[in-house]
Amino acid sequence: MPRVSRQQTDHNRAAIEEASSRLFREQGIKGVSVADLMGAAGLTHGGFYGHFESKDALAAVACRHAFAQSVARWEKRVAGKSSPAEALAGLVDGYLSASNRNHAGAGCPVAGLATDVAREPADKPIHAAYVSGLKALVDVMLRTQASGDPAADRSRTLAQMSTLVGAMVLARATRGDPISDEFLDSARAQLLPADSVPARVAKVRG
Amino acid sequence: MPRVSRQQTDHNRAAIEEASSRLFREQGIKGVSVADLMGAAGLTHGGFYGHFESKDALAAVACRHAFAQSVARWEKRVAGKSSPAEALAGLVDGYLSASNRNHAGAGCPVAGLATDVAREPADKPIHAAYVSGLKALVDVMLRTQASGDPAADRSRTLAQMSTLVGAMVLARATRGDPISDEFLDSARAQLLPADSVPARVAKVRG
DNA sequence: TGTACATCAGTGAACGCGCGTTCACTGATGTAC
DNA sequence: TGTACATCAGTGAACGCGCGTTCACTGATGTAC
Repeated sequence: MPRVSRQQTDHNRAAIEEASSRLFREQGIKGVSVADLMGAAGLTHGGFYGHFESKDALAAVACRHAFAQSVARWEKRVAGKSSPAEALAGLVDGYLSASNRNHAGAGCPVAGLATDVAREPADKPIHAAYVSGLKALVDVMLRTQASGDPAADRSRTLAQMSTLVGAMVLARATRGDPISDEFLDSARAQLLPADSVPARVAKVRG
Repeated sequence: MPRVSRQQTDHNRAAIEEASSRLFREQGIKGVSVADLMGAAGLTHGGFYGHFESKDALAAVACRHAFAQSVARWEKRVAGKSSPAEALAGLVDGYLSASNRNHAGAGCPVAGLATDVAREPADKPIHAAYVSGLKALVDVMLRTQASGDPAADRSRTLAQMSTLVGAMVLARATRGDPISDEFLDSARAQLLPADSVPARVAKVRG
């Protein structure tokens, strides 16, 4: 079976990145073993170090991977909206969904990886990947602000990002209790006070 | 050395709870071993199962312990304030401090344990401890609302709690980068828009 | 285009290590008289 | 109050297991002619 075509090699590497991007968000970096990751990619553990230098190195790659997906998703949600307010509504509705809460592996890496990143030693490569990905999402969200005052726009954006992430983190931690949905609904009401959309969209992911 | 007085036994058990309450928030449940916990309490690992049934059982106890401390701290911050707005300012300033960010082990368990709880299987005892502790903090915060409309007060409280927790989680994940302080400052500005206090208090803990 | 062979992606056994948990043992504590 | 002894909190070696990582090996791939 060994020695696989170059195309297959690239495909395998992509599968490892995809699987680890999902599993790290879902179970945490310490919650998944190298053998788990390789198994999820359809391979055995021994070949791992032919693709990556270490589990830590892969964690940074997987983090970048997850953020790239998220940035693309956010871009799509703000694109083509007729006003900044509508763009913000698009982001918020997409983010505060039951689906994003229930599928952390497919959901927002800001919420999914925050605690893991905070607990990793400062010199680990995942730190830079996380901060840079988060800043890219902040930049997208910044476009939904329209106060005219750049400093006020930025401050509002960071506070709104905090509300989104906090609501998601709390909704995930309290899943199964009625207060979980309440966090999502209340954050949405706070972020989109005057909007007319009647209920949360439950299918999209953050 | 073995067979220690009852008083010493109680003291040892309290030391294990205290150490694990701190270390679990700091490093996560999977990030600390039973031997680490016992060592931090000045004991060897073998005696652990004389005090607790399992590491999972201790996690629930440590979670309750951390929330009890936090509720007491929050009570103190809202007590004796002349208005709900001042009480809210007390909570927010106490929470969004660099000290709470830098010392997760002594800080807010809502932020410190959220991801761990979300990733634990639903039947683990820490879930009930977390949800019940969080609700106690929500109840304290509810007293800082004064719209007269109970439903609006509750919704606002949950959204504000989300903002606090999100800002703390993000500030911890981005520690070392200037954006970390920005999250704390922006959340504070959002939660206390009209206040006159010039700068964050940096000494108190959430 | 066909053949010969060097390359190297993936396999699976093995490495040392630390994990959660168990247990025989110890000896000071607490109690019964 | 003093003595004799049963109790049991803490110790440290040991359990099976899974971890991250290494490595000798395999055999299809890709290349040189």
